[in-house]
Amino acid sequence: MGTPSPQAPTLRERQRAEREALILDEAERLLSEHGYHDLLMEQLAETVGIAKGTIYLHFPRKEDLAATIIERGLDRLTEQFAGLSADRERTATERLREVMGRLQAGSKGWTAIMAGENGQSLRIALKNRPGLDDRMRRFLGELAALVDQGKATGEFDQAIASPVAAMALVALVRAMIMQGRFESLAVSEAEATDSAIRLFFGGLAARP
Amino acid sequence: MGTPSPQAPTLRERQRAEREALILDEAERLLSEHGYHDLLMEQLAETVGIAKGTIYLHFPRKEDLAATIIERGLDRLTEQFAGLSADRERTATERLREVMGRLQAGSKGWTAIMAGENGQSLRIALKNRPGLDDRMRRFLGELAALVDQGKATGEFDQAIASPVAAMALVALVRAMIMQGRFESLAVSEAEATDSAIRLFFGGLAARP
Amino acid sequence: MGTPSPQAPTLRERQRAEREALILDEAERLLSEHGYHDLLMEQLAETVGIAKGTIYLHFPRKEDLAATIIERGLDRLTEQFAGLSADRERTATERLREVMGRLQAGSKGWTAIMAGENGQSLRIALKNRPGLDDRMRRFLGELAALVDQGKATGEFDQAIASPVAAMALVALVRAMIMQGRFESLAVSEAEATDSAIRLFFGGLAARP
Amino acid sequence: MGTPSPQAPTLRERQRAEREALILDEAERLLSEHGYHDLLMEQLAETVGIAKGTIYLHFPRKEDLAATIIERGLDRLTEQFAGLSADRERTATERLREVMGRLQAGSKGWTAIMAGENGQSLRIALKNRPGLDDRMRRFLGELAALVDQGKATGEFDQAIASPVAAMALVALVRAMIMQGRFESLAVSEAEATDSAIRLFFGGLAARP
DNA sequence: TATGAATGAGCTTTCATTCAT
DNA sequence: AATGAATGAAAGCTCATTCAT
Repeated sequence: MGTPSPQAPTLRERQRAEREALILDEAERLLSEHGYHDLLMEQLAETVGIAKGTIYLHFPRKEDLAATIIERGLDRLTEQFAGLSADRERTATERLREVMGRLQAGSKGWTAIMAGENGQSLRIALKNRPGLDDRMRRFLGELAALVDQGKATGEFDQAIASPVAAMALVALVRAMIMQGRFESLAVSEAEATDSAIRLFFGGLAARP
Repeated sequence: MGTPSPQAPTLRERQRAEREALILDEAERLLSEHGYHDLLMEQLAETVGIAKGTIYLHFPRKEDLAATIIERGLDRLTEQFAGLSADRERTATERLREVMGRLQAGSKGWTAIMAGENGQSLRIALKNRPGLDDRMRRFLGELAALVDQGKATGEFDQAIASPVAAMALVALVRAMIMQGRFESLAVSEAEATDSAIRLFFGGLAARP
Repeated sequence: MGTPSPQAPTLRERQRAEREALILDEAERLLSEHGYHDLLMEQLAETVGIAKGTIYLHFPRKEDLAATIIERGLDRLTEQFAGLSADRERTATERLREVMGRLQAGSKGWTAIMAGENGQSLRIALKNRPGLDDRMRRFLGELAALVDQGKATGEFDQAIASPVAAMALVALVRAMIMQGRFESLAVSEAEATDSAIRLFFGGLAARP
Repeated sequence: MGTPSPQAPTLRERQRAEREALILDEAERLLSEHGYHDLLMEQLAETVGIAKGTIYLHFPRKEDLAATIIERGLDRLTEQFAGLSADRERTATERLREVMGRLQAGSKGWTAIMAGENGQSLRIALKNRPGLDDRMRRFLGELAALVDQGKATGEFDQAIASPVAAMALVALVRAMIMQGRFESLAVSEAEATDSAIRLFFGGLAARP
C-alpha cells in the first residue's frame, strides 16, 4: 500500500523534501543575517510561509536546524571542491583561484557557516554534535590537497603547512567579504580582491 | 552639586572609574568566552562583585557596555601601534611582525572585538553607533601606515592595497587563533604561526 | 446511503465497533498510567496502530474519549454487580467481599475512572456532561442495594447510610491500590487487604 | 552591613517569606481546584497580584512550587498530629476522631496534596524528589502511632495493621470530601460523616 | 474512509531593565 | 549611590485539532 520509497520518491516525500529545503534556505539566510540567537522560529515560519509547528516537524530543536544548515553548507563546499583535485589540466594555482572565486560568490551560505564557527553561543550548542568537526576537517582537507599538489609541482612553498594555507585562504576570502560590509575603507571591492589574491598567491608561491 | 571634575579627579570619581574599568574587564572576558547573548548582566554583576543595578549606573544598556568594550579595545590597539610608525630604526617588516605577535598575545580582548565584528546580533545593535566605524578605520589605518612605509622603502609590493594588507594581517592572526580552538588539524600552533607569517610576508614582499 | 444499522450490523459497522473498542482499551490503559493530560492523542494512535485523525472519526474531542472510557467503565462495573443483588444464596457480606475482590482485580480500568474522579482538569472538562453523574449514582446504588439487603438480614448496621458504606468500600479498595504503589509502608499487600476487609466489615457489621 | 539573618529576620527577609507564603497559599488553592496541569503560572501570578517572573524568584520550576506545597502540607499535618500521641488524657479513639475532624476542616490543602498523590502527571514530575516519600511515611506514621496506642489500651483490633488503619482513615475522609462534591447521593454531609465515623471506629474497634 | 502534515493557541521559562528602599 | 526584588516582553516548544489528499 503506497509506493515503496527507496525506488522512487513519493509525492509526499518530494513535497516534504522541498519544504525542508525551503526552510533550510530561508533559515540560512536569516542565520547569516541575524545570527543564531536572533533567528526567531516564528519569524522563520512566517518568512517561509508556514506555521511555527511545521518547522518542528522537520527539526525537533532550533539547534538541529542550525546544525543541519552548517552541515549542509560544509558538505556542499566539500563536494564542490572534491572534483578539483582530479583536474590535472590546470595548475594548482588556477584551481585555488577558482576556489576563492566560488567561496566569494557563495558567501551567504558561507556567512551562515561562519556563524557556527564564530558565534560562541551556537558553537557551544553544537559542541557535542558528532560529525561537525569531521566535516570541517574534510572540507579543509580538500583544499589542503590542492595545496599539496601545488607543492608537488613546485608551484608552492614547501615550508608552509598545507592546512594552514587552506585556512588562510578561507580567512582571506572571509575578510574580503567582511570588508565589503564595512564600506569605510577607500578600496574598491575589485581592488581588494586583487590585492588579496596577489598577497595570498605571492605568499604561497615557491621561493626562488 | 559636587566638585567639577576637570580640575582634579575626586576620590569618588577615581573609584567610579576604577569600577567601570573592572566591569569592562570582566565583561570583556565574558564576552569573549560566551558571546554577546550569553553575556548575562546578572552573572557579570556577580563576577565583578557588585549589584546588577550598579552596572546600569555606568552603562544604560547592555549594548552600550558591549560598544564600550569594543571601542576601548580598538583604541588600545590603535594606541599600541601608533608609536610604531615613528620607529624608524626597524624595518616595516620587523614592526609588522611585532604587530602580529601582539595581536596574538592579546587575543582575548581581541576575540571580544571579534564578537562585535562577526556576531551579527551585536553588529546590528551597534549598527548606528557613531564612531565605531571611525575607530575601526583608524586602527586599520595605523597598520596601513606601516605597510605604506614598507612600500616606500621597497620592502613591500606596491600593487597590494595597504588597507587590504592590514585586514589580511588581522584576518590571518584571527584564523590562527581560531585554529587553535579547533584542535582537529594536525598542525602545531607554532608551525601554524610560522606558516602564516611566511605566507603573509612572502605575499606582501616586493616582487623582484 | 449505506444500509440502515438497526437490523443487522454490517461488516463495516462491526469493524468500526471493534476499532472503537480497541481505541478505548488502549486509551484506558494510557489514561490510568499517565493521567488525562499526558494521554497524548498521537501516542494513542500509534499504540493502537491507526492514524491520529482516525481517532477523531470516533471521538470528536479528547474529552469525549475520556468520558466514554469512564462511562464504559462505570457501566461495566454496574453491570457486573447488578446480578449480585439477585443472588440470594449468599449473604450480603459474602457478596460485598466479592465486589471488593473484583474491584481490586480490575484496578486498571478502575484507576482510569479515578482519573476522572480525582484529576481536576478532566473533572472540569466532564463537568457538564450529562449522564455521568447518573451513571455514578447507579453504580453506587447497586452496591448500596447490597448493603440494604445486609441490613434487612440483620448483617449490617442500620445506622450507617448505605450509599456511604458503598463509597467507603470503593475508597478503601482505592487506598489499597494506591498503597501498593507507594511501597514505603512495611505492610505486605496481602496483609493490607486483610486489614482493610476486616476494618470494613467489622465497621459495617451490626452492633450486638 | 545589614543585620545578620540568623539573629532576627530582616524586613527584606520577612517580606520575602510573606510573599512566598502568599504564592504558596494561592497556588495551593489553584492546585486543589484545577490540578497541576491547569495551574497556570500566569494565572497564579495574576491572582497573587505579582508578575510572572516573581514566582520564579521563589521557585525555579513549576515543579518546585508544587513540591513545596505538598511538602508544606504534609509537614503541617504531621506537626499538627505530632502532639496528639503525647496527649494521654484522651483515649486514642477520641484523638483519632479529632484527626478526622481536622482533616476534613483543612480539606483544601488536603486536596492539593491529593493532587500529588493521585495526579499521575505531577506524581511523575515529583518521582525522584527526595524526601517526599519520607514525608508521606512520617505523616502516616504519626497516625499509625495513635492506632498503636489504641491497640495497647485495648481499644483497637490488633489484627488490623496500623499503617493500613491510618490509610483507611485518610481514604475515608477523602471520600467524604469527594462525596460532598458529587451532590448526587441522597445523603446529607452530616449524615455521611457520622456514618463514616461509625464505620471506621466500629471496624477498628477491638472485637469482644 | 483513513491518513498524517499542518496549524497556532497556549504553555513554561528567561533576562534586560526598572525602581523602591 | 548602591542594591536586588520585581517586572513583563519575548522566546522555544507542545499538542489537540483540522483538512487536503
